Amino acid sequence: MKCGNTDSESSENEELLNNLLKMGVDVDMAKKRQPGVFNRMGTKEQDLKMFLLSKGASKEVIASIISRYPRAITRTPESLSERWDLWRRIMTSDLEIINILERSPESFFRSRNNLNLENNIKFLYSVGLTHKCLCRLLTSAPRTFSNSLDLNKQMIELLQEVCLSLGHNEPRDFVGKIIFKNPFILIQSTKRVKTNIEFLQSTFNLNNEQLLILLCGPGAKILDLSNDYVSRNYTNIKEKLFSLGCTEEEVHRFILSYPDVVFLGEKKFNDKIDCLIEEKISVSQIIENPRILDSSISTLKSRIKELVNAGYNFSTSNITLLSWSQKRYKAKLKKLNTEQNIVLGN
DNA sequence: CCAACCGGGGTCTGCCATAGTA
DNA sequence: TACTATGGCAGACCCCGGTTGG
Repeated sequence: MKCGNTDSESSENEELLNNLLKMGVDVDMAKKRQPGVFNRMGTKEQDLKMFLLSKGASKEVIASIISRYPRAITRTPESLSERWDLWRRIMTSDLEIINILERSPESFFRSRNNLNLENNIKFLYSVGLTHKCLCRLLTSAPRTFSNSLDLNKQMIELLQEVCLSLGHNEPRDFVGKIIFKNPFILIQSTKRVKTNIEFLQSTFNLNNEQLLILLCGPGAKILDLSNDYVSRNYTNIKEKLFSLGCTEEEVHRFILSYPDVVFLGEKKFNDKIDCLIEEKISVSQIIENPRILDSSISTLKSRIKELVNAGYNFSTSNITLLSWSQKRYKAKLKKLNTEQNIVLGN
């Protein structure tokens, strides 16, 4: 026991521990995460439990929430209720909110500043985002709403500046598009987003218009990646393709036609390429049909095997069916097998 | 009918560091 | 000075199908 604890303090703490254990909370985990909560007087675990039960959360979900974000039990019922109502301005049901809390308790409970939350909502509307977009933001990146208003402003301003500096004079449009494409952008640091934009700009020698299209289109998502990860993956892609005889220009064209490739970690990218090359698919076929890299390695492998069995020749036939949807692919495979049987006279 | 083109959907938390505060 | 509020970080794709053009 700590020095200086009075009897009432230690009994209070005892009561808290008992309450939490009764609720099924993983106390060890909780203590490890936020030890300070366990030294406090007047925690409100019962109120929190009643509150969440009234919103339709199960006991298990409540226990899991407290285990992962113990500070939740320091919030007052009034504050919780107010915060909930603000979230309900965006979401249409309590259940949707419960689902978010279950996924990410921290995003709801980390701040008790409801005025800031309200201001965030107003601000996001004021920059031209639609209700549907806010809904998407709260579902996908709930932390956005716990950011300080100032932090959100900084990111929006960055995006607006980028837009204007690229000669597009409708920043509302641009901001709406980029956030809709990438609802996670407001939970990234401006440093990260800025560095990634600069990376795209300097690496691919794009003109303003091309960069704008990339940023609010296929490239929007890669702004979230850590700067290190982007440059490591880019370097790896370049080196791997160089080793297979590609020119820098080809590599650039390839990445721009399929920016998602930057998501692939070094090993995964190399493994995918190797598994295609092993099957006598040429690099040029790969870079001309980048979407085949959408498929997982196991899908690629099983499809290649099935197609070879069906007499499919990759060096003379198209390879895009490697990334077709299951349904379309199966239909195609069935047809190929039937044709082969006819040829073989079966 | 067939495949190319293209966009969309899901998904992103849990931890650490630190300035601020009571 | 213990605790809180907040910022920032690492991490790491795959699949589906509507529309369009031949």
